[in-house]
Amino acid sequence: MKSAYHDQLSAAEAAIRATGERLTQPRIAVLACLLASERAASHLDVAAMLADHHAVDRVTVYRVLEWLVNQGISHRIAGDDRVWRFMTNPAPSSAKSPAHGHHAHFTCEACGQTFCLDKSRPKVDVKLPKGFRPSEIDLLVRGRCAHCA
Amino acid sequence: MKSAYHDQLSAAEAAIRATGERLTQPRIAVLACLLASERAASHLDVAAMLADHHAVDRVTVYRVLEWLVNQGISHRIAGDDRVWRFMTNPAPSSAKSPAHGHHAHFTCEACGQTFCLDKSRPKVDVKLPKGFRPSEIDLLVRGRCAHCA
DNA sequence: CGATGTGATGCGACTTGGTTGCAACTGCCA
DNA sequence: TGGCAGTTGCAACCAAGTCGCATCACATCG
Repeated sequence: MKSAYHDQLSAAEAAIRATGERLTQPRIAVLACLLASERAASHLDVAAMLADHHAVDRVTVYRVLEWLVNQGISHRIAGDDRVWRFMTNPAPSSAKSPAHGHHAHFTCEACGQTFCLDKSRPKVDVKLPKGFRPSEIDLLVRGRCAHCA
Repeated sequence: MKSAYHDQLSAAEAAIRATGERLTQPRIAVLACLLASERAASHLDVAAMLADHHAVDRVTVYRVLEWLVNQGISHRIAGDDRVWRFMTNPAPSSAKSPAHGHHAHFTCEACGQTFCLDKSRPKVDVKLPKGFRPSEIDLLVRGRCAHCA
């Protein structure tokens, strides 16, 4: 059975190569997992997916995930269960808002899954107190997903 | 030295009494801490503040904090350091928006403190995928606070 | 005002997501 | 192909948060 994971291997490799950093097996495998996942994946999700294909140490998964965030390839989301979830950034290609970047996510209270809402660019209008300077805005919508409604 | 904590003791007592639930020392003490705090307080912040006045067990702090959230007196915020922070709700008085309640917070990347932005009711406009039903919206702004700017 | 029962507290042990230190290994460049 | 910096894997560790249970204290009732 050909999985979404395998379909993403070459894309993952290309993205990592584009960073100019080292191209290693764990990095390719972890990134392919993220790319293959519809929703935000916890380190555990990644480790589980990887177990079937290319076993990677728990710690390495953490480190690679952090590395991907630092490279701007993916971002982390703080969920309600105090578990980090990770997701690849949609369009790392061209001049995106460097500061004021904002992500929007939806967490289902029933199944716990987290989805990305970045497609329909949400509008946010906040007024900050004097002297406060924003760099990033995160939006988290809680509720019920289509499947659990 | 008369602290903000002492000033809030009676307010805390009143709020707890209003719930109809049991009025206990730890509940009063923890809530007074929250009321006295400008910013969102972690369980550790609370425990530290309490150590000077009325020592309360670590576990009890957790439980009281959770109880306060369930009572609608305070709410919890997921920070970037995967530590819950707590803050009393501004106006528990009258008909609050039951669904679609939303909180807005500001986290300073330098000092790590979290402030509440609910005063200047932020406007949020998100479009959810078909079938998704929202119940709550959380807004988290990251950046630098006036003090660390 | 003192007895009583429910439910909160305190304490210890435990779980778990995540981190650190270090030795072994591997991708890259010469 | 050799060398080395950077990465991996392993084991031990840390801290936030939870669980079970015996004890205590708040409110009610006699």
